[in-house]
Amino acid sequence: MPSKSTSSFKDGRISKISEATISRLPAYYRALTQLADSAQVRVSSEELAAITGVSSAMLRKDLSHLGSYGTRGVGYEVEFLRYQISREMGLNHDWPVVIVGVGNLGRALAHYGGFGSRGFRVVALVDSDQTLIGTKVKCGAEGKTVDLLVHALSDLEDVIKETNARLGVVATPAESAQGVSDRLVKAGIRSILNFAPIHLSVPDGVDVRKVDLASELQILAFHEQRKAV
Amino acid sequence: MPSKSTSSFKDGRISKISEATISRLPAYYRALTQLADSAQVRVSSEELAAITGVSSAMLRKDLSHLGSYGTRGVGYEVEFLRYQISREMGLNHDWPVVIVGVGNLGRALAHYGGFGSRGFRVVALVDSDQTLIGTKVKCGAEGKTVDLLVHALSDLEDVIKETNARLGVVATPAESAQGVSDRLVKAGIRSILNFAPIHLSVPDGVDVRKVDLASELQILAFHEQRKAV
DNA sequence: ACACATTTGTGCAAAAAAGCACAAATCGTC
DNA sequence: GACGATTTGTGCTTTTTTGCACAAATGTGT
Ligand SMILES: NC(=O)c1ccc[n+]([C@@H]2O[C@H](COP(=O)([O-])OP(=O)(O)OC[C@H]3O[C@@H](n4cnc5c(N)ncnc54)[C@H](O)[C@@H]3O)[C@@H](O)[C@H]2O)c1
Ligand SMILES: NC(=O)c1ccc[n+]([C@@H]2O[C@H](COP(=O)([O-])OP(=O)(O)OC[C@H]3O[C@@H](n4cnc5c(N)ncnc54)[C@H](O)[C@@H]3O)[C@@H](O)[C@H]2O)c1
Repeated sequence: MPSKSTSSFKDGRISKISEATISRLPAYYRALTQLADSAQVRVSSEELAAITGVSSAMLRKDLSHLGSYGTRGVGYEVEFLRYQISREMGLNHDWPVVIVGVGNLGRALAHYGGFGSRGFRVVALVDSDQTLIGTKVKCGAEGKTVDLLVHALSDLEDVIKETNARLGVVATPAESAQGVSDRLVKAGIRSILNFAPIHLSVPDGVDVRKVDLASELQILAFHEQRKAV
Repeated sequence: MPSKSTSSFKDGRISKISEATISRLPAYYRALTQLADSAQVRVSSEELAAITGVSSAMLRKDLSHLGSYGTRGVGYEVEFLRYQISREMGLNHDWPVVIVGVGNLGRALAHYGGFGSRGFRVVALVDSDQTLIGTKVKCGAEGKTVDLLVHALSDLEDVIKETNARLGVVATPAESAQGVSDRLVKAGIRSILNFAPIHLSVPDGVDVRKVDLASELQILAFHEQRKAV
């Protein structure tokens, strides 16, 4: 689990935005992007809530934590609100991402074109498999593909330094994940997205978010089983 | 968001297991499997909590909702507790899964070998792409691979009926996701894992869990930005 | 200028989740 | 069989999150 957003800062300030709110901001951002693409200028909390699947009251409270960006009796300016969220979340500049483990999943992530438009750029691929190292992998979807060289695990620290990667993705088997994580942290990475089905131990100040697909299916199975009764 | 586990049943019973607890059970289950593999017989709440990254108090409270399966002064029997969790979650029998959208992600999921050992079996692949329909895709990892035919989207309902699929995975582009979801529901699927970055509207009684990789990265970016200050 | 329809922002209440602390139960030892 | 060392299970407290309801602010029409 990532560190609380309410942790204190060096200067003593306390973030007022709750973790629950932060986890919903990306959905609002995406919905606003979609509305902007369809040239809609204004949106009400009711409409935006419906698109994102939350209650309008929760949406308004979430947004109120960023500031008072709406107009009573009118709603929110799509572009303006979108900009405010992107600024708050740090999406107005691209985050360089390093992917460790270029197997089924790592490759799918690399190929995926949706990251570029959401503030991320895959800048490096690393694997330990000799047959993969040195090969090129297409990154990004149609239009803006870039061929990236797969680097050796032993070059991890150098690659991170050279590319200035800030976010690390762990897509190795579970056995290797903790070791990879340790090296990412040592190399200065403080934000890790982990796909391996294992809990990563990291020092304070490092955030780990886990994506566990088997768990998600198991949770669904739990509910499904109950329905059958 | 999935339906509350505290929803009432037909017979009036109320599930006492909270959603937060349910979301952690898969991690406990996996850790116990790991311990069982290494032939460990007993485990304390402290140890199991450390492996899964939660507090021991929370672990004990979570487990207490399933029943009183530990022994004071001793701990928990690994195999016994593992069995109890698997039974509670419905993992003692395989759940048939249909994957709709056999692109980057759908294929990675199909290839993945870890599902079989966790109570799931991919029984059908569906796509709308004419060049994919009819081709075969290897499912599962070394040892137990099965070639699955990619079926046409128009056969979705038939395929679900024939394979008795209970869980549906949506791995299509966002534009198609709601339509696919509607058809899955109409075909009787009541548990959906959605990878498309969009909120799916489903009728009551249908659970959707969303895996949104871009959102996860954005949440990490939010925290990363704060650290930089 | 004023009444009226909207829609935001927020104080307060309720519910859910997490954390604390310790009594109760068990084991090994003397 | 009593005693001390453990470790579970749980009542209680605190924190977090969600939900409700409405005053405050804005635009519109007359
Ligand atoms: N593919 C899926 O659908 C899926 C689903 C759920 C979970 N996962 C998890 O995601 C992870 C990756 O899955 P996958 O299917 O891509 O596996 P994979 O076996 O296809 O790929 C793993 C890659 O990691 C590389 N690797 C191994 N050790 C390494 C190390 N120490 N450093 C760098 N690279 C290393 C391997 O060479 C391989 O290329 C696994 O932990 C898996 O459990 C995958
Ligand atoms: N690949 C990733 O790493 C990644 C990351 C984040 C999110 N996603 C999301 O996951 C989804 C799938 O991603 P992908 O990379 O596999 O995309 P993809 O384009 O590689 O694959 C999508 C597949 O869905 C099929 N499809 C399209 N419409 C369909 C329909 N109506 N019915 C059945 N099949 C249909 C296409 O033919 C294609 O094979 C997308 O929504 C994407 O945004 C993917």
